Amino acid sequence: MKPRKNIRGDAKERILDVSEKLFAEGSYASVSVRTVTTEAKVNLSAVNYYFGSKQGLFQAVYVRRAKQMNHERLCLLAKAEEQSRAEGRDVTLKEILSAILTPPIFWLYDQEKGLSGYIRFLARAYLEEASDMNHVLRQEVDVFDRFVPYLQKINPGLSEEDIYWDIHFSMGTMHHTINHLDRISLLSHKACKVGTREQTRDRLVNFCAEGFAGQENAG
Amino acid sequence: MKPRKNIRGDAKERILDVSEKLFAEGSYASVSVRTVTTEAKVNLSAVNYYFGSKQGLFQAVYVRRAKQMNHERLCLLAKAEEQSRAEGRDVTLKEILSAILTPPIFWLYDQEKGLSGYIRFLARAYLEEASDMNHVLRQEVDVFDRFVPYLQKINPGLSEEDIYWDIHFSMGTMHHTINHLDRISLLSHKACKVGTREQTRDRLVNFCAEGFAGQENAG
DNA sequence: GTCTATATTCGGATAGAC
DNA sequence: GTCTATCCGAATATAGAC
Repeated sequence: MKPRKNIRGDAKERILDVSEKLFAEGSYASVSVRTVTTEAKVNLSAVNYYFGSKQGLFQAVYVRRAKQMNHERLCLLAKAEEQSRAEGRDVTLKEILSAILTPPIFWLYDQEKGLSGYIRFLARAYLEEASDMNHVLRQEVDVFDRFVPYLQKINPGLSEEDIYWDIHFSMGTMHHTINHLDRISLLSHKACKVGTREQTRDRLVNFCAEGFAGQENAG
Repeated sequence: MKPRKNIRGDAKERILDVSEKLFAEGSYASVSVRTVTTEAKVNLSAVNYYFGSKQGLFQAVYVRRAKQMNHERLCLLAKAEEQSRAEGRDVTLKEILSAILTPPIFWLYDQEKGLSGYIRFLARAYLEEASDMNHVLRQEVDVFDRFVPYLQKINPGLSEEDIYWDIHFSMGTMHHTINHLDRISLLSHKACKVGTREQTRDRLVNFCAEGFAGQENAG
């Protein structure tokens, strides 16, 4: 049915794989279609054939895995809710933050399925005003609305504004980690070791969980 | 002595002003020398004449204000130390974090001296592997070594690694705020108001100050 | 669906007059 | 120091053969 010229997946998927990697490493404008097609071992015109344009390719890289990460987040939230109910207690702040932060951090460590490339691509896409990524942003961010009620229940002293600021700061720690994990050893004079994905996630969750309490004490 | 063709500063400064703004808004590759020179109302070849190349221009934008921000940080640190000594107490965690975070946040709000453009330029430069900005990063980050001893004294339970991770996370909250302050209202469904520079700074400092305690409680 | 060839625009950099 | 003119490479995109 589908034509297969190459054992390693068809051309379209190969283009997406390579683009994901290259867009993760450099900005939209710095990555040329020629580099993509050369590295993917397809013809130059293949990008236009499959995706219409360079922007179409960029969007397609996003769309391919767009739903999965937020799905994983909501699954973790459901699990935490289930477990807390079984133990007759409320969901904890760290469980909520862990549901939000675990998927991107675990993806960052993935070496097989290309998820590492995608999460770095996504962090960069937040800064690209080319390529109509604003409505994409919207979709990514809306998922947080699902977590806000839990956060409000856990800490009733926080206003809705407080909570969104805290989410904003938490996203900042996560994005910065995604963008600079490979340099963190260097920048800290080798004081920081890049540990397992669980260790990195735990550091992140611990930092953000305490931060959420900080706004309450503020004037 | 110096030739002045235009009342609004000489050509070289005008090029730097425009470049700072454009590099703040888009990636290195997405900004063309032609756009710069057109907007700066200078001849196309002026960039090569003054800065040798596009990369030279990029570096020059950085160098122009490179020392000033870290100078301001160290001044704030000195002031905090002086005041705490006068009051017979130790320097507080929030004073240290405020010394680190106040300059970039206040610059972000600046509308007159182009400091807002520079700080956004700098946040972007962290993600550009073009333009040999790695040694530049080094210089920016080394200033934090001056703050580490204070942080260790304030919280002896933290290892050097803990502290550098906390600084890393704090930088993340700051960079994210620099990159997205103008969108924060939109992304929070208008729950978040962009307040004064002091309010933003205080939210940031409060969040990070609590986060520093988080690592201690971790396993 | 994949290839070659090419149209067309844009980018960085330079030469040389003034 | 500033200008015009231009070189040359690289980029996106498309036309059309197979």
